[in-house]
Amino acid sequence: MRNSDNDFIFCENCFVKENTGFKHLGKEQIELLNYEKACNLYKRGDIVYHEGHKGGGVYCVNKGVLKLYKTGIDGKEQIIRFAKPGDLIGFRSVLSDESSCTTAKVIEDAILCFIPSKLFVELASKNAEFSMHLIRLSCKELGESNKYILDLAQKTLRERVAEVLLLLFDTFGLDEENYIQVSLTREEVANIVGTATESVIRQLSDFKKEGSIDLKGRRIKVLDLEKLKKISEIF
Amino acid sequence: MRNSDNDFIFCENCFVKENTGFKHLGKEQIELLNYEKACNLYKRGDIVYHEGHKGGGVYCVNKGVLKLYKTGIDGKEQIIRFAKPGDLIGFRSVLSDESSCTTAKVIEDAILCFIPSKLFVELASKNAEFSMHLIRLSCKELGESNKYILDLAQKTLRERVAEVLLLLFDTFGLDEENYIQVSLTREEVANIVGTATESVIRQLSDFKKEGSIDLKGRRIKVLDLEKLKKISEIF
DNA sequence: CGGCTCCTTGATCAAGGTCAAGACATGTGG
DNA sequence: CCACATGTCTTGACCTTGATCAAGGAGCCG
Repeated sequence: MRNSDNDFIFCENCFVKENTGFKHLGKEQIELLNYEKACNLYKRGDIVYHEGHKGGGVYCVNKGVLKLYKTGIDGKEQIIRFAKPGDLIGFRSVLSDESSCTTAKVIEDAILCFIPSKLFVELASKNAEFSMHLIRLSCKELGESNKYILDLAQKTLRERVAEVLLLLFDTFGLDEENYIQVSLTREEVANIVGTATESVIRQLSDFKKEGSIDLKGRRIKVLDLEKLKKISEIF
Repeated sequence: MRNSDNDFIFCENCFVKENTGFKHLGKEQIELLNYEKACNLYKRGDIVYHEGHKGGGVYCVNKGVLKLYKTGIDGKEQIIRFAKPGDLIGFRSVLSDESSCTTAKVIEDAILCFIPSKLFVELASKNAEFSMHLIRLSCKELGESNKYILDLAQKTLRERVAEVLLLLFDTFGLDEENYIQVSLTREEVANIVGTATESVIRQLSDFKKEGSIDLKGRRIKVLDLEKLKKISEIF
């Protein structure tokens, strides 16, 4: 897992910088960040941090995909969100000084840069633009989480599955064959929707019968985006 | 509704200041706030702001209780959280520069101080302690919303009702007769739990039969806190 | 060729949503 | 003070959604 030297990334030239709040840092702060951070390679299945632990820092995703989930009854996961290049993970617990509310697990091999809490908080409190960026980030996530509370409380399974397909489409985009560019097990899809694996399978095959999507193993092709939108956007 | 002059509150002496991030403001900033803010009296049933609108500002609750909810299918409300004296509402949309994700409605007559967006953002970006307080606040709320996603996805009705009773207990405390100090309709309780009114009623009367709570109109008395905790804390 | 893991389908069942009706409390105007 | 209307609460009956259990199929790897 540890592979720092090979995968070292220079913040100065890092291509994800523009998407992250780090673009607001000054030259000196970038140098400090570059010096103190640690870049590592993670393989599919690796756990970056565990729910309930104090993280000690924040990770910037340079490459790969992760799922952030909470663990519930009988160890059943509830996926809260995904992280991909340019995303920051672990900042919630660092900034609120609580223990982590999710577990972060690698879905596609990833390179993550670790930034110690102390440095991160220091950067935030000394750079107003950076801290405002972080505020916007957490407020945005809060809005999304609140939306999902409504969905879970009021939408049917069918509506939520359609919505999750749109979420995956928006988050990961399409490959050259128009399949959604992410490989999730049916169980993982169920853990986003908040339902049983079998129920997701049934709903997906319904959508396939109806001509809204096509299925090829784990790959999902969206055939009728508008129809899915209509199904999911009931209010 | 407008009653500014009667209810004017001086930020300098405001008793809720210690609970809010405003304690981090300097003398000059407090004066500015005092000068620009507008205090108003709101009656039960008044809507302070609507979901989907750009707020134009933030409200500081000096007195009273509000519910913040999203509107779903057939106008059914999903209550996201409550606000009471010392709480700030509307900051999420102001800070993320999005439209409001909830509607704020007064449950108990309230006095609210309105702070225009421009001033609020300025205070946040010029005062590191204040902005760090806001970051902590939104990150904390994010943690709570994420927890509720898991609950809605995995817990049974019974478990969620018990949990909501504990939430109400924690938020509003007890009156001299040990009843939870808030008056909610059964429908409102259902809109926190995320279920039908009838289901909440049935579950409450089950809890009463089991000796966990007592009911007197809308008032709820907690008889066996530990039992409720055990029911709700299944993981 | 086993032995995995994951996917799929069918059958069954219970949790909880929906509908309907009546009880109760409160407020209003005559 | 009564008659009536309105809103909330409660209970019963019914039915749908989706969870659970069980079994077999498909794909992959050593």
